[in-house]
Amino acid sequence: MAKSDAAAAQPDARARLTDDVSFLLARANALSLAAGNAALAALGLKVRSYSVLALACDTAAGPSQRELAEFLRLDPSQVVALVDDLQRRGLIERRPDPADRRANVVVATADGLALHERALAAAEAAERDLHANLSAAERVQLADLLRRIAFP
Amino acid sequence: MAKSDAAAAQPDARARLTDDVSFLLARANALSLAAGNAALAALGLKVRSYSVLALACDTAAGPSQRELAEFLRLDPSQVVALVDDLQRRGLIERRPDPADRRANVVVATADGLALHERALAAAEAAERDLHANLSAAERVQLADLLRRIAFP
DNA sequence: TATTGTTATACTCTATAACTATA
DNA sequence: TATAGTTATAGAGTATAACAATA
Repeated sequence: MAKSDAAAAQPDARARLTDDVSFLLARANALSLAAGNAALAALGLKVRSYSVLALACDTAAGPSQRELAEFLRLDPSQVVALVDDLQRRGLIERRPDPADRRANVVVATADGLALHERALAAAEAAERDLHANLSAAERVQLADLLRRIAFP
Repeated sequence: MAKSDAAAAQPDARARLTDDVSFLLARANALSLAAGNAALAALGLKVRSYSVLALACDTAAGPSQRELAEFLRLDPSQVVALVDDLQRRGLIERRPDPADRRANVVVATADGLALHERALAAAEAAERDLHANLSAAERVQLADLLRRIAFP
């Protein structure tokens, strides 16, 4: 079964992988996640908790934990821990949903809103750095294309 | 999840997040990873091990483990386990690099090349599904934009 | 019966440090 | 001294099932 010839005859897998959207997605996300977590660390946040906080800042009647789980593609049981942590720090509150007593609605406190402002600035700075090789128009276009994959 | 009237009236964090390339990257990658792992499961592979196998199929003189780690953004210690598994299954081999006796060169066996063919087809089918909302030209463009983030 | 939030648990993945053999 | 591979281990992230309260 020795067959170095066939191996040499193969097209270049490295070149193929760098054309593979899934691979590029994974690598770009790894860089983005690392940069985001680093930028948010000074505020005691990670990309995950920042996302929950951002969504809790959405409206006065914030999202339910179920909605958070769906939007962030997390298991509901993971959302519990994230919300616990942010609530313990006084950044968000669980409020019983008057329309459905099973559900909690997650809303930001004043402290949460204030921290979100700073976190947003930090996250945007990290993102600017990550997208240094893209023009503003290209960033918009990238967001458009990604959105069609992320929300099919 | 539908936006309420209240959400439309105020600055909308949900809308802001869906314009955020980092968030879209994370969500698109989560979908891509899940679809890829599901498509490769029947072959006993995951996206990770598939990537290592693909790179080992690259050339007769394959990549070193260090190169695999850098390219896939993994710690060298994680590559050990991936290479161990593929080697145990007879899909790749470690060969001492004649130019540097510290280094191993990872090359695919005949079985590895054969499995890679099937895995490539499965991965491409999953990707076609994931990119159903994109034209061929848009897929190429997305790959270009992602490459400039993934390989700065 | 089905769903929301919760707990518990097991599993995978990730990050770090230390060790060896080579350079 | 520095680097390639390896080992060990702790921590983070993920997936699953089960339960109480409510729909």
